[in-house]
Parts: sequence; C-alpha cells; structure tokens
Amino acid sequence: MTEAIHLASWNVNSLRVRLEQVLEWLQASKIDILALQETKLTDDLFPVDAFENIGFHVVFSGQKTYNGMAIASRMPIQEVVTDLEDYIDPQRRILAATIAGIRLINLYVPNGAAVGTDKYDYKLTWLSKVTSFIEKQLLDYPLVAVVGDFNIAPEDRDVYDIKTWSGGVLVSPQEREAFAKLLSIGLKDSFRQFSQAEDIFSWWDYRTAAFRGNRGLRIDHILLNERLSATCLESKIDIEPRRVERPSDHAPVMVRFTKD
DNA sequence: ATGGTGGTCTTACCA
Repeated sequence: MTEAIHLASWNVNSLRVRLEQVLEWLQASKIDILALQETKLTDDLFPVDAFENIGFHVVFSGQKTYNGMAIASRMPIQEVVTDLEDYIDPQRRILAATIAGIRLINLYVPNGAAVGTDKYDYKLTWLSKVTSFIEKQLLDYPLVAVVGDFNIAPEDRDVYDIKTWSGGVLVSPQEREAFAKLLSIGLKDSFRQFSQAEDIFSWWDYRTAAFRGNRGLRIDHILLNERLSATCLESKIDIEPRRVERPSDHAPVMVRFTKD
C-alpha cells in the first residue's frame, strides 16, 4: 500500500500577507504539494527560506502587485514551465512542474471583470490557449493534475444564489463551455467524484461580508486525468482558513490520492 | 443598493 499524497491549491491573495497562515496550514494539514495563486511577489522577494525551513522545495513565477504563481512540495520539483510556446503573456498565471511522476499544472485563470469586456475576451482567449497546452500535456504525461483558481463556477449548485449571478461573469455559458471543454479532453472535477454536502464554496467576496452568510461560489478546482482520478480517495474544501483574522478571500481545495 | 472590502511601489486598479 503506497502512502497517500495530499495535494492542495490555494489562492492566497498576497503571499506576503498570508505567509504565516500558509506555513501553518501546510504543516497542520499534512500537505505534500501546494499550488499557490496570487502571490503578488516578484521572484527576488519570494520567501524561499521560510518554505525550505519546514521541509519544502519551492518554485515560482512571480509578478509585482498582480497575479504570481508558486508550487511548494516535500518532493523534488522538475520540468518547470512558466510560459506557453505559442502565447506570449506577461501576466504570471501558469506554472507547470513534475513532482513524483505527477504533472501538475497550476492555473490562475483571469477573472474576466464582466461579460463583454476586454478582460472577459482575454479570459476566453487565455482559456483556449491553456486548454491546447493541457491537451498536449495529457499526451506526454501519464498522471496529470490541473489545479488552481479557475474563476468559473461550473454548475448552478456551485453558486449560493444563481438568480443573482445568472449570465454574469464566473457563471456565463461561454465560461462554463470552456470549463466543460477541459473535462472533455480527459479531466475530471475531483470534487464531484464524491458525494458532498450542499453549499460548499471556495470563494466569498470581501465586499459583501459574503462569508458570514456563506454567500460563496466554488471557483477553485482540482481536475485529475483518468489514471490519477482512479487513485483519488477524497476531495474537499477546507473553509477553516477563511475564518481566521485577515484571511484570503479563497479557501484551499485539496485531494488525497495514492499515486498507484 | 451597481454599493461594499482588501491588496498593492495607492490617491487608481484589480478582484
């Protein structure tokens, strides 16, 4: 029996502000691999020592003020990719790496602002380019996990009040089609492999004190290819880190699986 | 009620 691997993804909305929370949670939750989004740090400022001191390797693709990606892992990290060959994008929103034979693709999908805006168009274009990249990765690697902040709630049950959100950004048909396309190329939403309680979300807007009333959306996901999903034992969202003082607006999502 | 809060080389922009 192989020991289980715990893989997680968390949009931390500034690693500088959330570093202590992340380190604490990493250790308390026995996480082996953590994908981070919105680090908002340039590479020269990345807190490498803080992660290494608790036994983690770390790779990152940073940016000032906005975006910024990282992966922390107890196991060595190889074959790091930060840019797509056929899509030049100065925004740091993708970080792929191989860890213990698993191809991990960490994404921070553009928010999209509002349907019909330039940012919305950028989101759809970005998704299309990244989907092509993932399609190729699925051919090259036997075990693939695509994780991150997708900024898409795939189904109505992933939204606290679909009437309020219907047709808007994060739930619009075109965004959901882009998400469905990711599933159609050979990925599964790990969260939906298991029975889950109702009204489980991963993001709550700071602006409306949304967390207090659990007015959230499930927009952070862990997608696994067939072979990896077959070994997945659990998929959940840990909302405890959203309860603390000065939290990220996102909660971490996590899976437990045996590698073979 | 198209607001609100939170983060950032802040007085604007992003989410």
